[in-house]
Amino acid sequence: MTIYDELVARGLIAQVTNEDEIKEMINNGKATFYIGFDPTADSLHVGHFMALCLMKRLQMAGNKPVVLIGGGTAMIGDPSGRTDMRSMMTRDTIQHNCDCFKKQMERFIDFGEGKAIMVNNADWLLDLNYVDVLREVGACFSVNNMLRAECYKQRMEKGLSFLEFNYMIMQSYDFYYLYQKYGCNMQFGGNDQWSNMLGGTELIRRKLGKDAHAMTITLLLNSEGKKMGKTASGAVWLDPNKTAPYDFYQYWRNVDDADVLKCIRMLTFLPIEEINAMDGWEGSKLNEAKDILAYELTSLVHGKEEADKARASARALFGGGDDAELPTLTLTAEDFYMDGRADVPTMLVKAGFVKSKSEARQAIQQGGVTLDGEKITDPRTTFSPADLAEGKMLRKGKKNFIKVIAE
RNA sequence: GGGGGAUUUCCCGAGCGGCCAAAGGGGGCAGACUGUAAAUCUGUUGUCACUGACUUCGGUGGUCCGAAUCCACCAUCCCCCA
Repeated sequence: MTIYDELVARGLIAQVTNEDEIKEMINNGKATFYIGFDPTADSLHVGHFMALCLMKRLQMAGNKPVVLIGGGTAMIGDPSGRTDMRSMMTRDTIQHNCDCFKKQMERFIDFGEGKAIMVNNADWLLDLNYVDVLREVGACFSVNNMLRAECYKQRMEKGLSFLEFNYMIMQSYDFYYLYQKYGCNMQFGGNDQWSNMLGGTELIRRKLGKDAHAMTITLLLNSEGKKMGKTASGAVWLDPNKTAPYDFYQYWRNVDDADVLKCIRMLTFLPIEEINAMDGWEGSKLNEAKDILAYELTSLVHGKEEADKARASARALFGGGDDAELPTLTLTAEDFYMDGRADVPTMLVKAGFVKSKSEARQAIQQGGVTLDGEKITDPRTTFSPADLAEGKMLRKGKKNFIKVIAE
């Protein structure tokens, strides 16, 4: 199976400029392709993960990835898919984020000699001269066409600043620049980037009379049409300090039935045949697929060891075992402030399970809190250091566990 | 530059002087049912030393016994005209 066919089989490809030529290029390892990443946070998240996987797949097929960190474009802010303007970031923050990105990417992409390169568009964008740019590339863009682009349409209602309007031009310039400097002949990106990417191929055609290609990746949406990788408390990060491996594992372990196979197909490196075999799974059998998904992804992102730990913890907690590797909450002397005893709401707050003691009380009153399996019914229940010397398992709801131990 | 409108608790959105910690929906959390799923039903959703107290309705002052509600100024956003 060729790499292109595999991408299609996995449902990764959304739109392409010219299927036949792209197929020919990537199947034969002739593509030098770039994907841009906006350094808007100090860690990559699940949304970036697909792009990383795609790079890896293509790299394995002999193509050369160019990772473009949008240190320069981040100073403008992409209006695509946004209803309001991004807040502006300082140059220092952007630089810090770039550094963090690079560290995380090295895990997936081989940046060895001639294998892949990483560039930052701040290096060429920040020194551009306004009038020169207008004359050189501004002439190649039709405002009429730009306004018709989907990514601007929705912003036309609310208002679009001139600053953001220029994002497409900057991104197009990137492609133009990379084409000349590194022979980069293809761009990949999320499907929401389509119009920005076409801007680039168009610019290259007009300025150089050459063909460059663009291909977009299907956005990972759940069955309700929302972007995956988001939780109520924010994104699911790849940085273990921002999203613990166990939580990462749990995120995938808990996806909807309707989305499991799609996720396995798009995100894991399991052979297609193996995935197709899972297609008919239903009911509790499908539950096994979730375990596979969670394990595979955790192992890709955090390594096998962490994946094993996360899986073991999950199985112990939900399967009834007791040797789970739990996060621990250590109570210090000051937590035993009620005549030398500590109350449960304090523990719940310290564990991060609830935001306030009020919320903690409610959880207790509704019968959602247990300590070592015993239901706490009174919010005023307290424990002495001796009670907790050995450590007890505090649980809130079905899925929040922590081991509480007195110092 | 001129004219009009808006700003409410996580989000949307009611409220137009006391009965407002503020309707309704969404989301979140918990319980029941289950497969650590979905759907459904129930409860809950400002904070705290919680049968009570305290702090909220863009900001600052003011009127009033009493203000999310009235007045003044400021800020931000939107719309129309230029």
